[in-house]
Amino acid sequence: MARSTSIRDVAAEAGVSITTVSHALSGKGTVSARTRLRVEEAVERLGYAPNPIARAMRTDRRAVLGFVSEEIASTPYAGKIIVGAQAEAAAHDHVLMIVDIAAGEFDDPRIDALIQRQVDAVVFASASNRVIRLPRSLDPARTVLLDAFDPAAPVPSVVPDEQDIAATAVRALLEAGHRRIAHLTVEGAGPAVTGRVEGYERTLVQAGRTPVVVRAAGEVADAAAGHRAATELFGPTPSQAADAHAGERPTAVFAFNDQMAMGVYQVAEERGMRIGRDLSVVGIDDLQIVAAALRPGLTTVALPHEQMGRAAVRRALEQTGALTAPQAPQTPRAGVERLRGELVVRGSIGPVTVTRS
Amino acid sequence: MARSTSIRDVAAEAGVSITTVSHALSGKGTVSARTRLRVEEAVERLGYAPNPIARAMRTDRRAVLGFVSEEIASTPYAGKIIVGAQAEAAAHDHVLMIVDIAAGEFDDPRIDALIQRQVDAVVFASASNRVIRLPRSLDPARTVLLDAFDPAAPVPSVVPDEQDIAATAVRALLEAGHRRIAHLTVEGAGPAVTGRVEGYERTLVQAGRTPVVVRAAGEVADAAAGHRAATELFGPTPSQAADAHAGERPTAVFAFNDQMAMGVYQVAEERGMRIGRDLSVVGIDDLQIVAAALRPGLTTVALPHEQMGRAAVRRALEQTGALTAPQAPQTPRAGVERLRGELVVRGSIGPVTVTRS
DNA sequence: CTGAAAGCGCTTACAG
DNA sequence: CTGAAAGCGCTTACAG
Repeated sequence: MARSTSIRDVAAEAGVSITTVSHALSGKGTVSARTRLRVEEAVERLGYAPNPIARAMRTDRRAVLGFVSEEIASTPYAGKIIVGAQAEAAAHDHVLMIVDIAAGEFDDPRIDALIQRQVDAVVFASASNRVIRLPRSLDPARTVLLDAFDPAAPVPSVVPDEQDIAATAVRALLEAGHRRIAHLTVEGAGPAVTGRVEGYERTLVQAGRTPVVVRAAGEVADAAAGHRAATELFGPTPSQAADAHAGERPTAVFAFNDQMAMGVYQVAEERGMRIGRDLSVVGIDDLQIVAAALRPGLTTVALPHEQMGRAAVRRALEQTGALTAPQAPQTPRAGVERLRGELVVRGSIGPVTVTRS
Repeated sequence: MARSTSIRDVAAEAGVSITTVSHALSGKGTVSARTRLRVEEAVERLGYAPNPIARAMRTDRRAVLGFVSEEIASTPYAGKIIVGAQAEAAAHDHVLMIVDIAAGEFDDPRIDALIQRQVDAVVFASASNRVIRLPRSLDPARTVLLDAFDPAAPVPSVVPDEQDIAATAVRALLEAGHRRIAHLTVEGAGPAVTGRVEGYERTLVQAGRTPVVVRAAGEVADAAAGHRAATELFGPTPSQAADAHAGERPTAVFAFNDQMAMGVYQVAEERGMRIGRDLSVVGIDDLQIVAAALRPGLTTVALPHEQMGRAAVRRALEQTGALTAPQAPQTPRAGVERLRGELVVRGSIGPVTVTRS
């Protein structure tokens, strides 16, 4: 942070002009091997590093990406997304500038402040996969959406492949021998809820089974919602459910996410059903604090948060020209990139034990 | 992000020199009321905003603070800290530049990249309150530690007031009438573990009670640790504990954090103890995903994460001169600022029901 | 292969 | 009160 050496000092030290120093360092002009060596030695001796501000001033490139996150505080995965984004940016000599906005506050003036030539492009990260309208202040050609999609704007999106992720969860249950598999979710028509329901139904139908979807009232997919949905699924009272309907009730539950799965655990406990034995459960998210803490541990599909962060930054870098699009030259710049998840096996899926049907 | 209007355009529009525009806008020089008005009108018409890069170039101030976070991905509270830091920075027209480093990787080259005149000062946030050595690349006069303390460097620290926070938790139990209150924690000599034990012991002794501290093996304070500690506390087997020792066993438990409290819930369930009735529990953190999901909800002491973020940024701004220290002129610049927590009441504390002693 | 010069958009002595 | 000029540290045509 102290005033450091400038290109002028290096030039003097090496006995050349600043133009030559710049050429030698950037590799842009032509410089003789001898000269280049002397410049490099001078740089080394002086511990010189170019001033990014001055460079930005000249080139109009800041090597800074904006990262607008909605409700980062209440999003447990935000950390991983940021780590990924940040690592990918660093790999290309960029840094991230973060602005957190309240849910839905797309007109936050700080977004404008960010845009004000402070950043080369911005990644706009939604708190959960859903359809949004791009904030007015953001230029579609300089923005990528993360965990969000705007059908009305030509802007690239990076989202989880909800259908495939649901299919991965359901397959884990099918492969363990389960045939009666229910899906517990919430109300709402967002891509996450809808995509997972579709992935669940398709996979089950392909396996020749009948889907059973129970939606908890409300759109908040937390433990309480899981508790409500599971209570509805297993019928009015604990004892009745365990006895009368034992032969018909699902032997496995695919929960919308790990938090809802936690609610399923609670209902199971209330009714004396042992998870992994009397009832198998799979979630989505791999939310450590829940999935690893539950007893038995929750088998779940990890969402590719870190990769999502990386992918979004890569798209943003392509927009600024700092990174050229890979392989396919005609990759749709405004397309949707869907990322798959991975099954994390813990102890909540067991073989089918109650088989009376 | 498009090339916007410059001070030159404003000058032309207003019919004055760029010097006058600069003076009118910064309020530094003297400008007649009429001229100022014309400049302001021109600014308005053109939608002009000064280029921060050019300004930084001239003034050597970037209005950017670095935020180095350790393991932000695995720290559930990181989001709130960042929100606070970010909001405070924004209130003073600064933005945050975030770099996430792996646990203990203080020599990460990206820290240097950050320092390289990209930021005016940096907030270094540890993943948990502990004693560290300031990374070599950070200047103590331009750094503030968050959730960390370096006894060897003259650098300001912002940390939770562990003792007071523990006292708040214990008092909630005492006020509900509990007399036999155990503290469940882990091994380790960090400020969090030590401070909470001290706060617990002091408060209990003041109330004329005997402290009982159970330390789970290991230093990781998760649900499994809580399970181990609670198992140890309540004795070898479920039935024995419930029967034989009912009159001596603690009626309440103060857990090191919410995750350990979750382990206590699990043990209680295994032994048929109802939380809030047979056993009262209080945690620390107010980790939503756990505290609100548990049944009954966990009463806990919320750590002032957002305020910690704000306080740290305020100290950093004082270092850069962008903010002058409040009240006391001789506030120790390198002092430790301790922030208190707040009790969040849910349903895990009830009156004492078993009172045989 | 090398270097003098212009210029990015501001701020700040300094002169009028 | 107002403005011409220097300069922050680079990069990039352009000339030699």
